[in-house]
Amino acid sequence: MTPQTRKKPERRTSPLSRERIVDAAIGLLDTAGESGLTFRSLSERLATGPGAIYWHVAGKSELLAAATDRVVTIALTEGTAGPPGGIHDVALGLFDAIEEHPWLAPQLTTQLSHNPTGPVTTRIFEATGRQVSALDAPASSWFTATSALMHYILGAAGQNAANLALARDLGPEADRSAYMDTVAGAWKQLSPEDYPFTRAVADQGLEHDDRVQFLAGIDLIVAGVTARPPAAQQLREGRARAAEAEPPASGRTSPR
Amino acid sequence: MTPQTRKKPERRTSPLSRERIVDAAIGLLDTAGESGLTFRSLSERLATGPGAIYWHVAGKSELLAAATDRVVTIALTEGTAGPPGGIHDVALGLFDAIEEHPWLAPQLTTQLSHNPTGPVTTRIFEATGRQVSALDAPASSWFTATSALMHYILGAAGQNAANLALARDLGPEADRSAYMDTVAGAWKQLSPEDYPFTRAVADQGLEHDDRVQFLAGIDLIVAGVTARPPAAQQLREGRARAAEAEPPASGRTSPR
DNA sequence: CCGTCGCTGGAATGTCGTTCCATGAACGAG
DNA sequence: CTCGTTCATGGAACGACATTCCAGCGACGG
Repeated sequence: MTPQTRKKPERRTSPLSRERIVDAAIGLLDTAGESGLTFRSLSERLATGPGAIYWHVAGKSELLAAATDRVVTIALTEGTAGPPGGIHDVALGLFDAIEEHPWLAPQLTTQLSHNPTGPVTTRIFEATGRQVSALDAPASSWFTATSALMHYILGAAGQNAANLALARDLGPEADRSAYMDTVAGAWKQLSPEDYPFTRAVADQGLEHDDRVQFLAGIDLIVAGVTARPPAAQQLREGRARAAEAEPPASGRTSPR
Repeated sequence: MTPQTRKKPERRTSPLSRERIVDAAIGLLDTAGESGLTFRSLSERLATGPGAIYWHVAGKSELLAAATDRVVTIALTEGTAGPPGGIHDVALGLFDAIEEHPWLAPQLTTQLSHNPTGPVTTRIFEATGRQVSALDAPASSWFTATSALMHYILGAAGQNAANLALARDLGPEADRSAYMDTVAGAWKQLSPEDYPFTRAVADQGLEHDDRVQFLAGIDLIVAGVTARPPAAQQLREGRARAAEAEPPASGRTSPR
């Protein structure tokens, strides 16, 4: 599968390399979107044929995985400078990476699902969890806290990137503020009977600064991690509630 | 586009209807996976040709949106029975729906991104937020809390569904417990220097009950929503921290 | 000087979403 | 009862895609 004899990388000067292919793929994804990455367009950009690419890359999914891995690794390693506010650094690093590469969010959820033990997933989990373990919280809550943070970061950052893309569609000079007002306006049109909450939120206005909004969510989860006294007890309560929430039907996987 | 004259639904007895098409699509997705839904396979199952389907449905994306909407609506309306533990009901309703329909998780993130004001997104936001507003928390934190919960629910439930699918690949009799042990085993193989946190989490063992694990995350976020005293102040701190976290480079969208 | 092997790129294959069109079934008008 | 119009059907055709195949290239070891 993989080219075995990569022993001396300087055998030639301008060959097609896996790195060059991944670079071109990232550029194509950034400029033309997810659907813009084609083996044809990639061939054209690299001035070669589709067949040549397959010598270095197994297929499209592996190419996407490699591109995702590259971008995530960069985003995670460059932001680890400042000593305080560790979680904010990791979160904003991913937030900015997803904003620059909107295709990243769907790709990351795909990686999470199809390959949970893969390098991308593990890297994000490790980077997030390391900041969690620096918090004042019992180790028994680490996994739960890291999961919550990771899913929020990925989901909210993806949402933000999507909002930006839609804001651009709204008009050339429209920024996120204008788009958020559009969303709030759409929410106010909803039926008061069926959507009281959404209308109430729209009435009080949506935060216009994306990073402030994003970090507010991070801080909210962090508050949940640190502020609660008995973490182990909480988990026991959760177990009891889960059992109680499933009274009669259907033998699922859980009722151990 | 849409068939206007749907006035009298009983004009004929066994016609191709949008409902029948969506039903068949859901069945196909459940049994054959995301890639199993094809207009050809759908035609075959409905004993017709591809062209006929396009009379009722605009295209594949609309078909997927309709299928997603159907499943989400059912999941959200049936679990709204019990009076207490409202968030758990909503969360478990979505959790179970995603577990039964593993294709739902990717579809939901797609809906969230491509159509944030669409019915699916709004429905989930409303259902989640209604339970948030019942909590003891200031209204200014509602949006943030609802976002955090929604992204966690979708992400964690999708992760769980993916784990189940991978556990089935592990062997016919393997359940989630066996798979979680496999993951923990893989994590223990990681480099102690690069992945100290992940190894530490693996050492203390992973919760085997999926619902308990899931609800622990819900409770953690809920604790963050309720337990912190000054929500408005927190947001102001977040704004200050955001400004401080971006000292030198690159004019982004936020630094207003 | 020649054969081999890593590597290339263009052609070919099969499947997909989508469009087109010839046909049929119901129904109101004459 | 008959005909034209409308709604609806389904099979065939089209273009784009990922992937595979294969005939060749160039450099290096013999």
